[in-house]
Amino acid sequence: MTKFSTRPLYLQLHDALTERVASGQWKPGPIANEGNLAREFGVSLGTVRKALDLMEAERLVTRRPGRGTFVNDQTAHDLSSRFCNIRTVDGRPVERQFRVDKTEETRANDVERERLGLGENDRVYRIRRLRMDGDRPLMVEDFSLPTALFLDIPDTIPDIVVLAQQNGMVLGKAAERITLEVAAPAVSKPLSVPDNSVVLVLDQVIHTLLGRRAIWRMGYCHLGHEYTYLAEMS
Amino acid sequence: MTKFSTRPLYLQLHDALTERVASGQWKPGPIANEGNLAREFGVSLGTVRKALDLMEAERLVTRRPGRGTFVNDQTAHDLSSRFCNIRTVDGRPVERQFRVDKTEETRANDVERERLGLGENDRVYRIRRLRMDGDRPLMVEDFSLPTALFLDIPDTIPDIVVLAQQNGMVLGKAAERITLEVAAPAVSKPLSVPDNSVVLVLDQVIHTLLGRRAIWRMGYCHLGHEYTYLAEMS
DNA sequence: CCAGATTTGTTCGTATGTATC
DNA sequence: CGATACATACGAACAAATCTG
Repeated sequence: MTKFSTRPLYLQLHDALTERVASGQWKPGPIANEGNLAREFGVSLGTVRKALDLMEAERLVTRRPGRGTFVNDQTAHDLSSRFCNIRTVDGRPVERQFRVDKTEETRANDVERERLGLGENDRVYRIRRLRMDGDRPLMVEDFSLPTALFLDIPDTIPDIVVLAQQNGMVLGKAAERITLEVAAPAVSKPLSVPDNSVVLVLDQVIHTLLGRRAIWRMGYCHLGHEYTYLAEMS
Repeated sequence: MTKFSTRPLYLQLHDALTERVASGQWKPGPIANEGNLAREFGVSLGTVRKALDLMEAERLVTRRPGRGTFVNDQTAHDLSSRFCNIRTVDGRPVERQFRVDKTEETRANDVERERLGLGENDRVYRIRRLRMDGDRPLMVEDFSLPTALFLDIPDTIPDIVVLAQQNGMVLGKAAERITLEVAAPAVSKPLSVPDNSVVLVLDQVIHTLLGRRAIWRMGYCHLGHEYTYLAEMS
C-alpha cells in the first residue's frame, strides 16, 4: 500500500475496501481471502485482519472460519431495518412498504443546514411518505437528503438503505431524538388515528460509514398497543 | 496462564481482569503495564493487548499512549448516566438525585422471573423511587433486583451503578422497550403532571459485563418540552 | 527545549488450532 | 482425509505520545 499518509495502514485499507463495496465494485458475496488481499495491497496479514475485523464490527462484511469473508447484503431485512427501532410487541421488526411519496428539490432551510451540516446555498431533496407495516399505516416520514450526495432520485423511492447504495454510499451510525407531540392533521390522517392523539416524534440523522451526514428524517409514529420502540445501550 | 479450558486465552484473561475490577481488587486508576501483565499471567503481549482492547470497548478501562492503562470510575457522571437516555433539550444528561425510596423483599412474580431469568422460588428486592433532575421530578422508577445478586441493600439506595459496584458487579449492556401510557395517579402525582398525561414507559433490563441479568426497571417519565430521549443505532 | 525512559499503537512475520468443504 | 480460510497466539521491531530530569 502506497504510503502517502501517516494515518494507520489498517484504517487506509479499511477505507479502500469500504469504497469497493460502496462503489459496487464488490457486490454481496465472497471476496478474496486474507492472504491474497495482503499480497494485493502489499501489507501484512495482520493489517488485513485488523481492517476486516473493523468492517465486520460495522456489519459491512461477515467472516466465517473455514469459509471466507463475505460482503453483506445491506438490503437484507435485518440490516436495513436497523435504522428503525420500532418493533411489534413480540419483537419482530416491522415489514416496510411505502405509500404516498412526494418529492421536491429546494434550498435547505435552517434546520436542514444544522442537522446535515450544510452551507448557505446547499440544496436538498424533500420526501414525504407513509411507512406501512404490512397493510397498516405505521409512521409518517419526512426525509431531507443533500443533493450533493444523492444525485439520482428515482420516481418511486425505495428503502433509504437501497437509495444510499444506488448513490454509492453505505450507511453507518445514526442518532435519534424522541419527543412527544399531539398529532397535526397532516400526521393523524395518514396514520388514521384520532386528531388529538399523542405520537412519538423521531428526529433522526444517519451518517455514512465514512462519517458524512447523509440523511435527516422526521418520523411521526403512533405506537398504539401493537408496537414498541426498542433501544439498546452499553 | 494455566490452560484448563479450550476457551481463547484472551477471553479468559479478559474475565480474570474484569473480576479484579468487579471485586474491588483494582480500583479506579492506573494498572500494571502490558509487559508486566503478560509476565504475570504467562501470556504474550498480543494476548494482553486483545483482552485490554475488549475491556476498553466495554468502557471498563481507558488506554492512553505514553501514559498507561486506567480502570475507569464507573460512578463518573458520563459512565453512570449511560443507562438513562433522557437528556435535556440541549443534550445535557440529567442530574440524578433520588427521593421517596421504598424497599421490600419478596418472591419474584411472573414478570420478574421472565425479565430476570429467575426460577420458581427466587426472591427479589423491589425499590420504588423518584428520579430528579436537580429539583424537578423526572421519572418514577420501579426496580426489581434478584436477592441472589444483591446481598447488601443499604437503607438509602444510591445510583444503581454504585449499588452494583458495592455488590461486586460491573454493569454492561442494557435493552429498553418504550411504550406510551396514560399516567396512573401513582405516577402523575410524584411527577406533578395532570392525571390524564401521556408518559413514556421505559421497560429496561440491565446485564452485568459477564452477561448476567441483574436489574429490571420500569420507568415512567413525562418528557414535557424540556427533555428528549436520545437513542443511537449502528 | 532537549534527551532519555516509559507506555501504548502499529506493523511485520510465523506457527498452530479450528471450522468447512 | 486433505485443502482452504479464518482464529488464536507468540515474538520482535519501530513509531508516537507522555513524563521526567
